[in-house]
Amino acid sequence: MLFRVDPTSTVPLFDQLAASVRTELARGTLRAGERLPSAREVAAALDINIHTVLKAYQELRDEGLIDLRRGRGAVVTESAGLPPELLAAVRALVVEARRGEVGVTTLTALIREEYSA
Amino acid sequence: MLFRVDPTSTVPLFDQLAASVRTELARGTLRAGERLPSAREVAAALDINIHTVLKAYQELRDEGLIDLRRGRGAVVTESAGLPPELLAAVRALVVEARRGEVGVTTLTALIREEYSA
DNA sequence: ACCTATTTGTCCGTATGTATG
DNA sequence: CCATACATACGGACAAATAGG
Repeated sequence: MLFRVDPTSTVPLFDQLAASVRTELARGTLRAGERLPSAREVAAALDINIHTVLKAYQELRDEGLIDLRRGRGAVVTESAGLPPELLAAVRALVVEARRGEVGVTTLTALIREEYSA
Repeated sequence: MLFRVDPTSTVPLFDQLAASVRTELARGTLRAGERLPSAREVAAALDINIHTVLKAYQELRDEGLIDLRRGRGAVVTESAGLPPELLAAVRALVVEARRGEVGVTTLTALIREEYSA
C-alpha cells in the first residue's frame, strides 16, 4: 500500500491519509487519469474504517485533486492546461481579499455562490 | 424549531438543513454573533441523527457562515461589510473560469492554493 | 484550582440507496 | 442481472475543548 497513517498521532486519520495521497500526487507516483485504490481496499490495508477513508477522499475531492463517482472510484483529475488569464484573475482576487481581510473560506463561498448563479 | 427538513425528498437531509439555516441567515432571523441550537437539540427536534446535523453545520462552516468550536457550539460569523472591489473581482474571475471551462472545485482549489502561498 | 456538564470532533459499525461497468 | 463503489443515514463510543460553578 502506497499510503500510510500513524494511529498514535494526534492528527486525524483522514487528514493523515489525505496528506499521504497529496504527497504521492506531488511526487508524481500518482498521475492524472490514474485511479486510486477503492476506499474498501485502503481501509482493509491500513486497518481503518471505510468511512475514514471516504472522508479523506472527499476532502481531496473538495480540493479538486480527485474526481469521485459512484461505481467508478477515485480518479486523479488533470488540473493542467489552465488558461493563464484565469491564474492572473485568481492572483488579483486574492490580493483584493487580503486587503479586505477576507478569509479563504468566505472567499471560496463567494466564488461558489457566484458560480452557481 | 426554526429549521425544517423533508425526509421524503431526494435532496440529502444535511443539504436541506444547511439550506434551511442559510434561509434564516438571509432573512435576518439569525444574525451575526448569535448561537445556533446545538446539534443534539436539532437532531432531537427534527428526529434525525446528530451526525447528519453536524455534517450540515460543517458544510456551513466550510462556507464561512458559522464558527464551530467544541464546547461552545455554532456561532454565526459576521461576513458583512464586504468590500465591493472584492465582489467585482469575484465576478471577473468566474467569467474567466466559465470561459476556460474550469469547474468550481478546481477554481476554489486554486484560490486556496494561492491564498496559502 | 478543581470539577462537572455541555458540545463538537473523530472513529468505528451497520444498513440501505444509487450510479457505474 | 449482477458485482463494484461511493453516498447517505443511523447508531454507539470516546476524546477534547469550552463554560460555568
